Amino acid sequence: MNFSQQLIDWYTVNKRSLPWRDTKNPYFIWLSEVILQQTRVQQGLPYYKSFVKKFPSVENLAHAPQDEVLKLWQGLGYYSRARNLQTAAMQIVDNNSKFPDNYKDLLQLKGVGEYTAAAIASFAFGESVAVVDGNVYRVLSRIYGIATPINVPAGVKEFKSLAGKLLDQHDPATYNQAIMEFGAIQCVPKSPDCSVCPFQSNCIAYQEQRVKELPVKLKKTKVKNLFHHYLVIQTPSKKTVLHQRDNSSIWAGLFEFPYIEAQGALLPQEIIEEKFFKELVGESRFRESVYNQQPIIHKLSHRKVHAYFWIIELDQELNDTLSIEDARAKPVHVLMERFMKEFWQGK
DNA sequence: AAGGCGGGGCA
DNA sequence: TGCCCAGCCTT
Repeated sequence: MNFSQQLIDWYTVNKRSLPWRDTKNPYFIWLSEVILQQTRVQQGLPYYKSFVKKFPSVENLAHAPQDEVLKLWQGLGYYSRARNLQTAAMQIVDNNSKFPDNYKDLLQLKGVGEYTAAAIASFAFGESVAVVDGNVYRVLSRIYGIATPINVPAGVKEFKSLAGKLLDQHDPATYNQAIMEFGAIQCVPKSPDCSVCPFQSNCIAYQEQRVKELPVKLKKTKVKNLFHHYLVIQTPSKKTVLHQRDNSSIWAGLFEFPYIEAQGALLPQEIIEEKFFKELVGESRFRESVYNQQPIIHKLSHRKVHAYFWIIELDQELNDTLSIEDARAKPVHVLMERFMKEFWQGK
């Protein structure tokens, strides 16, 4: 028995009963697909029901006030989906209320991309076009042991091609439902229970114990911006203060000036009102000035640190200070070294 | 090609 | 608490 038939057999036994599976009405199917973009069935189900109830036809949706649509969408997230949904409803109504009945025409609807067009075309009109969503990437990459990243053009092409070949030409609707349902409830992203999987013996990932590694997704290392406002303490005897970083994050165990972490640039007023600043300076009177109006940008693989240096001249000594010479002897990170070298040159 | 868009589930 | 999820539109 081939893969597609096996999948359909599994689906027949294991499928959930969902309202949009009991209809061929393209409007309802479209509604469900848009609601389920980036959304779990469990979360989307009540929204589907309320939309069907409030807007039983595409005309109802097209003619509703936008606020009403958004209100119904409230809490579901990705709100442009709701606006696009209504825009598309208007597109359809403008076209004599003729619902697009094929993949190509469906793609013209606002908010309908390749996945959604394939889903509607196959479910409502029986068109032979394979859906490729996150479930499909996951299932195919594991069963076929494909390690091509799913989020690069070559990977997209490869998976689409395979999905097209596997599509059951006689019943594309059921096949498409089946592979996505399989991904949603059996071949789940994390810790799938392979002990009850019907594809154990022909799943390459399972056989080679690579289930955890697949699908491969290129991490676009999202760089996080950090804003560090370093407090460069200067006592009358030219002592300063360093703190040692803890061992759990970047620059573990290295020394640096104490700093305030913020969401961006800060005004002097904001600095001196910080609890951390007050605790550090204690009863001293001080004069503060910013050393660099433009932050020093320090890039790490996953962090972009915007470093501001505030020179705090105190009129009395503090505890736990150290001389510049001792400070220069401490292990510091590159950013700190750059600053210290420039700030204390010749001292 | 890359960034932005939101919630919930889960380790 | 922070990471992960993976469709579509915009730039």
